[in-house]
Formats: sequence, C-alpha cells, structure tokens
Amino acid sequence: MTASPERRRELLATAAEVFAAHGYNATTVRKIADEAGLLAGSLYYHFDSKESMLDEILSTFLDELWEGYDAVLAAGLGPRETIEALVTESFREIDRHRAAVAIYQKESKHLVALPRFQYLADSQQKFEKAWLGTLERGVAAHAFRADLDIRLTYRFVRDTVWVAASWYRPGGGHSPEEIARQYLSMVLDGIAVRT
Amino acid sequence: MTASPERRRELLATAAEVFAAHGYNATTVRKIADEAGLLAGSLYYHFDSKESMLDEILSTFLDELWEGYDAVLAAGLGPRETIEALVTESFREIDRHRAAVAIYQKESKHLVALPRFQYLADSQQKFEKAWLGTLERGVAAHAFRADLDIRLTYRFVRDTVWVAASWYRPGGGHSPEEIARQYLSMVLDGIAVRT
Amino acid sequence: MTASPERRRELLATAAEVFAAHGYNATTVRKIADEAGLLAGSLYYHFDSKESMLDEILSTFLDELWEGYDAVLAAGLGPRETIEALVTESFREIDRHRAAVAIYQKESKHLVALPRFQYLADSQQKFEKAWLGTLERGVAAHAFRADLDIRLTYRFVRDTVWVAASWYRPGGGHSPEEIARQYLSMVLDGIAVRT
Amino acid sequence: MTASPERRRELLATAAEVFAAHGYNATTVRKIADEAGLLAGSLYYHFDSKESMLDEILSTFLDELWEGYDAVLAAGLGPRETIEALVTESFREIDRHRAAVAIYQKESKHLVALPRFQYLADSQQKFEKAWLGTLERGVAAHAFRADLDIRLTYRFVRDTVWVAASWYRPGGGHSPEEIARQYLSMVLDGIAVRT
DNA sequence: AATGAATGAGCCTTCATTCAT
DNA sequence: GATGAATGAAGGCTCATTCAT
Repeated sequence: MTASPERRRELLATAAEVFAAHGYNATTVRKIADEAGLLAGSLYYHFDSKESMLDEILSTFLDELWEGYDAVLAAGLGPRETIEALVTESFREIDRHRAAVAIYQKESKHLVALPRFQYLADSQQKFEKAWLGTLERGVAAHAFRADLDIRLTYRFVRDTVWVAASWYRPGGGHSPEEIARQYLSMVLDGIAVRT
Repeated sequence: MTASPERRRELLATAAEVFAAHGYNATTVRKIADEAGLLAGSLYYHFDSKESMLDEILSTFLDELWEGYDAVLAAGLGPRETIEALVTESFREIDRHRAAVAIYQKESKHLVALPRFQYLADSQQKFEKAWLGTLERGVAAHAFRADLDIRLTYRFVRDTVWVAASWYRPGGGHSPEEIARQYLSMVLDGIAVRT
Repeated sequence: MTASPERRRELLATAAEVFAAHGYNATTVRKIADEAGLLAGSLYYHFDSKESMLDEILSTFLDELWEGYDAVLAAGLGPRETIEALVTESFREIDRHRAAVAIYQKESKHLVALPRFQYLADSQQKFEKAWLGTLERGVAAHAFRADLDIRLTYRFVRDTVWVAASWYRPGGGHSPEEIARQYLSMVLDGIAVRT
Repeated sequence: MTASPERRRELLATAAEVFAAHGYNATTVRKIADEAGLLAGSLYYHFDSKESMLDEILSTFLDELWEGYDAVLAAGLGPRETIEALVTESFREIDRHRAAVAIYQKESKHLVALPRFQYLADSQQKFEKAWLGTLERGVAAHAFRADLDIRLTYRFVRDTVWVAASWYRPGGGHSPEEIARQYLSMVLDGIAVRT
C-alpha cells in the first residue's frame, strides 16, 4: 500500500506496543491511531486491517528470530553449547522485540487456527524439532540427564525462556546476555547447593 | 443473587472453560450460554454480569489456593521442603482449577487495574512475599545457591510452575505429583549431568 | 383472575405508587413486585400484564372522578358555583388518588393512541365539554370576563388544577378544600391588589 | 467530541423532538436515528450517549433561559413589572425551545437525582428564589394580595406558565407575547367579572 | 398463590471498516 | 496522506412474560 516503509514501521511499532499492553482483542484501532497521532480511518491507508497489522508484527519478528536460530543450528556446536546459544539468542530477541514476543505469547494459541497464521504452526513445529532434537542429542551424549521426561524438560526450558518477555524491560539493569547466563546456570545446574 | 449453588457452579465451570479457551474479551456471553444450553439473557438470572462470572471464578480459585499455601507455610518446614511443598501444591491446584489458572495467567495483568479485582494485587504481593522469603531463608541456610540474583530466581520458579497450566491436561499420563517431582528435580538440581 | 379483590387492590395501590414515582416506562415489573413483597412472575397470577395494571389504575380513578363530576353537573348550579364545585371536587380527587392523577398527567398523552385506552380520549372530550360549556355559560351570564380567549382560559383553569398533583402530598398542612379555596380565589379574582 | 456544531445542532433538534413526543425512556436511539436519517450507531460519532444528548438539550435550554431571566432581574423593575417580564420571557422560551421545555417538564423530576444533572437542581433553586422573592416584594409593596399563601401562589404561577409547553404549537395563531398578555391578565386580575 | 428458571425481543453501545473530499 | 462522517454487525444487558412445580 504505502510507499514509505519508514512510516509503516513507526505505525507497526506503535501498534505492537498497544497490542502488547492491552491484548489484541482489547485493543481498538482507535487506540492505536490515538497513540500514533492520526485518526482511526487513516490507518487503513497503510494497512488492510487490524489483523494484517498483527500479521506483519508477528511475521517480522519470527523472520528475525529464525535468522538467529538458523545461524546457531548451522554452527555445528555440541548439544550443551547449542542450548546455551539458543537461550542467549532468545533473550536477545526478547530484548529487541519485546512487544512482539509478548503478543506472540498471549495470542499465538488462538491464531494458529486461522489459515492466515499458518506460519505460526510451522514455526512452532520447527522450534520444537530444534529444541527437542538438541536435548535428545545431549542425553545421548551424556551431557543432559537421562532420568527426566524429555518432553517435560523441553517445555520447562522453553517456557522458562519465553515467559520472561512478560516482565522484561529493555535497559533495566540486566543485559540480555547477563539474564541468559543466570537462566542457563539455573536450568543446567539447578538452584540447590550441591552436596 | 439466587441460592441454588448447584446450577451456579455448573454455569461457572462452563464459563471458565470458555474463558480459558478463547480469552475473556473474545468470549461472548452467548458462547457461554450456548455451551451451557440456555439463552444468553438467562445467564443474568444467575449472575450480575460477565465480569462478575470472571470475578467469582478467580476469587474461588484464589481462596482455595491460599488454603493450601497457608497450610504449607504454617507447617514450619525448612526452606527446601517448603519450596517442594509449594510447588507440589501448585501443580495440584493446576490439576483442579486448570481453567481458572489459565484465565488468571492471561488476564490478571489487565484486571489488577480494576478496583473490583483488587484482591488479585493483594494475592500477588502475598505470593511474592511467601516465595521470596522462602528462597532467602534457603540462601541463608546454604540450601540454595548464593551466586544467583534472587528476584530472577523467584520469577524463574514462579513462571515455570504456572505456565504449565497452558499445556497441562488433567488425566494425561502424569499425575500432578509426578510432574511436581520432575519439575523440582530440574529446578533444584539442573538438567545437566553432574561432572 | 384472582378471587380476592382485597389483594388485587393492595397490589394496584403499590403499582400506582411506583408508576407515579418513576414513570410507567421506567418502572419494571420487578420493582413493583419487590415493593409488594413477591416475585415478578407472581404478579401474573393477578394481572394479565403490566399494561393491564395501568389500565385498571386509570379506569378506576376516572370512574370515581366522573361520579363526582356528574353529580356536580347535574345539580343545576350557576356557572361560577359550578366552577367552584368542579375545582373543589378535583382537589378532592387529587387527595384520594394522588398516584393515579400523577400517572394520568404524565402518561395519558401517549396512551390515548392505544385502542385499549380509548376511554381516556372519551373522558378528555367529555371533560372539555363540561368545563368549556360552563365557562361559556359564565361569559354569557356576565359572570366571567368576555375579553379573554375562552380556550386559553379553559386550559389555564384546567392546568392550574391538575398540575397540583405533581407536588401535592396528602396530609401536608392544607386540606383539599383549603387549597381549592385559595386556587379559586386566585383564578377568579387574580393575585393583584384591586385599585 | 467533534467540532461541526452545524450537524450537532440538527441532530439535537431531532432528538429533542422525539424525546418530547415519546418521553426520554420510551425513545430508542434508533428512533432518533431514523428520524435523522442515519443509523443508530452513527449517532455515537457525535455524542457519547443517549443521556449526553438529553444533557446537552437541557443545559442549552437552561443557559438561554437564564440569559433572559438574568437580564430581567437586573433591570431594576418593580415587582409587578418583573412578574410581567418574567412571564413574557418564559413564553418566548417556550416558543423557541418548545421541545426542551416539554422534556424538562416531564423528566427533570427523575433527573435531578443524577449527579450529571445537578444543574437542574441548582436552576430550580435559583428559579424559586427569583419568583418567590419578586412575589414577596410585591406583597410588601401592596402590589399583590397579602391574604394568599405565597408558596401556593408561586406554584400556581410557575406551573400555569410552564405547563403551556404541553399544548403550545409555534406559529399557531397566538404569538408568545399575546399569550403572555392574556395569561398575565388572568393571573393578575382573575377571570371573574368585577362587581 | 407463589417460586424459580427460562425465553425472546429489543435496547444502548462499540468497533472495524469504508469512502468522498 | 489524512479527515470526517457514516455503516453494519455484533455484544452485553434488561425486561415483560411464561410455565412447570
């Protein structure tokens, strides 16, 4: 639609912020427009619909996420190092796309049902494959414990990372790398003192 | 309003299920009514409003949760045993109030702003005090590691547990106690093999 | 419907009071039932509908009003004495049927359109004939001024009387007869000091 | 909300007409919209709510009324001349704001209870003060009779004037000034022939 | 006579979307 | 690129009314 991708990005950033703060359904097009300093109808010069804004926010985020993940997975690291790199990369994405991540967390469950958001299901599957595969490799290589249910472990690590988007605020004391280090330390070694 | 706590509970259970599945805002009163087998307007014989249904669902859940928590906290256990008991109790609540927990996870952030849901903020504060206090006791007693950011640890444990409500299905292979055991094992000892 | 005209009258009195206080449309059947100490549905054992309650209230009142008016009109009084008697009778009716009069004032304009309330139009016509006729007789007999628009005079006297129902409270200092005397004094002789 | 006082006034005029004809409660937003030639929802582009339309209609009317009244009261006239000027001004307002006056008559009693319509109570009080004060001045100056209950006289004059809005039709034979003259003649000198 | 529960129609309001200017 | 005004569908809620018990 628009010629200027400049304005587009601005508007999407605003929309993402509002979606993240109030939820997609509870966000009215007018609230976005107010925040962006124009009238509700005017947004339709730039975007087809409210849903297409959401679409563009999520797909942009996922594209960037997979750029990072694919680089890690292609690097030929050992299982423990792979997990470390994926976690660190994830916290970096949370740092850069906090709003998009928060939206993803809250809305993806409903959205996967819509044909338009098919790519969410694809991404989730690819995601699961990457993480589960790495964990299995790690168990086989005696890097990770063999006595745990591996799906439970997968969910545990996955949730641990992404749920952080709900409270993380960029520029708030901890860098993404520092948070990643602490999380990895807990996940890998536990919080109990070794005896 | 009316007495007949029988029908009330039935309707609330239905409402909770629909709220959990589609989100509070996206849930129409008619969807609840359809599911319950009556007309939308008829729900208002039993409840004041859609919001009051949500209110009753959440407050009932929190009341029961705190009954369990308070018993644990009053038992005079050591810090590690307290954490173990709280986690186990939490998974039991997820098992019994899955829908309410899922709703709580998704909606409480917006709801705390409403005066009517003040008790959510109260509960969160009490919750934080209980968990943070136990963790601090544990660090002081050399049961938990001292090199971790304690607030980060708190969020880590808290979120790890409750996010489980998003994928947990009662009667699905693992009992709540079994899940609690595995989660505790990961959180306390880590997933890496000890060297 | 009911066998006991006792209960019927009680319920109608309650209904009239609520209709008068809040207006017919703004009055819910439940408000009446609450006031009467039963449930909304139970009123339908005694009455066909909300409208039929209104109907019975108004027709009962008009029946009594015309009993009094007809007696006056049949007495063969002079025009001035007839006006005096009609005004006095009107205030007596306001005293005895305050609620019904208030309802009549507020609602009759809309109700005349409904076939069921045809008798309101009939009554109004008969009313106008009686008053206008008396005034005309009075002008012819040089009892009333000839320089005034007679329809205007009619409306003036009519409204002067009936609008009192909006503020009149039975047992409040002035008896109906006393109020009638003062009103008649103003209407007949004016409020200005004679020079 | 919006600017364009043009359209606003049109729509308010339509709304006032419908409110006056059917009563506020019995008037549906759709009826107003139909009359105005748009859809019900479209009214909310111009107004916050049905109640805010009513508010604006009444406050606009009262503002204009008090402009006129205040001018009269500040003119330093004698009591009789003040009453004459107030009555004349009142009929002029009825002529210009017939619908608003009719609404005021029918609804103000319920509305004063609402905080939003506090100004109705204020106006009523100011109104009573102006009229009662003038009547008292007149009694003291021997312009008005001293043998009448002054509050009764006040209500009598007040209601007599305003109730005219229920039957007055602009452009119907009598000008507001002509009606005022006749009313004043009746109120001041009575309808009886002097003997 | 009255209750408890439900119906069904309608109401006020919201909101994504459209479009002439 | 944006505004102002409107559409139309849907949503939460109210209420007169019904009826088996």
